[in-house]
Amino acid sequence: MEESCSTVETALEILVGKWKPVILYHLFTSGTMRFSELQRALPNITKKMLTSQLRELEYHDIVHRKIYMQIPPKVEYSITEYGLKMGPLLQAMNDWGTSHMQHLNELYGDDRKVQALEAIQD
Amino acid sequence: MEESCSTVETALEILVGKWKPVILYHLFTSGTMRFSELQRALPNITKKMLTSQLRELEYHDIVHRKIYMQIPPKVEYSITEYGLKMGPLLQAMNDWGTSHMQHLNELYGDDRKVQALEAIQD
DNA sequence: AAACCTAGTATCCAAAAAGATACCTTAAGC
DNA sequence: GCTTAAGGTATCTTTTTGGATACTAGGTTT
Repeated sequence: MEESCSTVETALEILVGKWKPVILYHLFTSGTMRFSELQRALPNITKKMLTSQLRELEYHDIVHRKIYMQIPPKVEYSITEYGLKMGPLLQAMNDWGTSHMQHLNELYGDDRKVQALEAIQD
Repeated sequence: MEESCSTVETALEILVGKWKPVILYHLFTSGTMRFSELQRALPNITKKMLTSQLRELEYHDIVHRKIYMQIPPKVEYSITEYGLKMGPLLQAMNDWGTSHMQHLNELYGDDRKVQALEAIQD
């Protein structure tokens, strides 16, 4: 009974961290990406953050890490077969998020958008 | 395009905070609850936390706050009509979370369960 | 008149998450 | 023999989150 919230928390656990949704987004849409490609795709992330987030996703078997033994190093990241199964959930969250932003706009006006745009100008 | 992750983040935003999933769980299953009932249901939460989490949910129009002007004060919390619409999403997250815990157990054994049980003994 | 009730605020402090910066490896290119 | 390359790690500082504690209001009970 009480479990119905702890399992929601399990789902959240793997999405939590400022960068995981973006990382997943890129891997889902681009397929396979090198570490440096991800870094370029997420201009403001530090290596430390990117590494730790990828390791957590790897632990959860969402992301696969393929190391090429060569120098300079080459490492490729991709969504695992198991990870692909969470696509629908991400889609559902995305859909809900989209309509919720709409709802907030109806409630409070479009000021939030303005704020978001301002935040981008840095 | 890049929005597909920021809207996932929007969905996360309202779930983030150690207590929001449990609060929602109780309000979804119990219907209407007073502040003090919620406090009893969540034995380890502080008033400050409970208040702030409820205010955030109220801001997002997920939770309704009904004040009775009487002394001692009485305030009832419930899920809004709009909030009910996120039931399916919560259910989807719950389902995914459940099967993911199963998956983790298959990968790493049931040690996590043991740890969780140990954590309860305090 | 003191104590209790509910639903909070206010203030301060600890812990966790995130960020900045510097450093490491080893082979190839100049 | 110095620099560059990629994919990191180590260390330190800042920011964000969460928690502990004390306090408030004003009518009711003892």
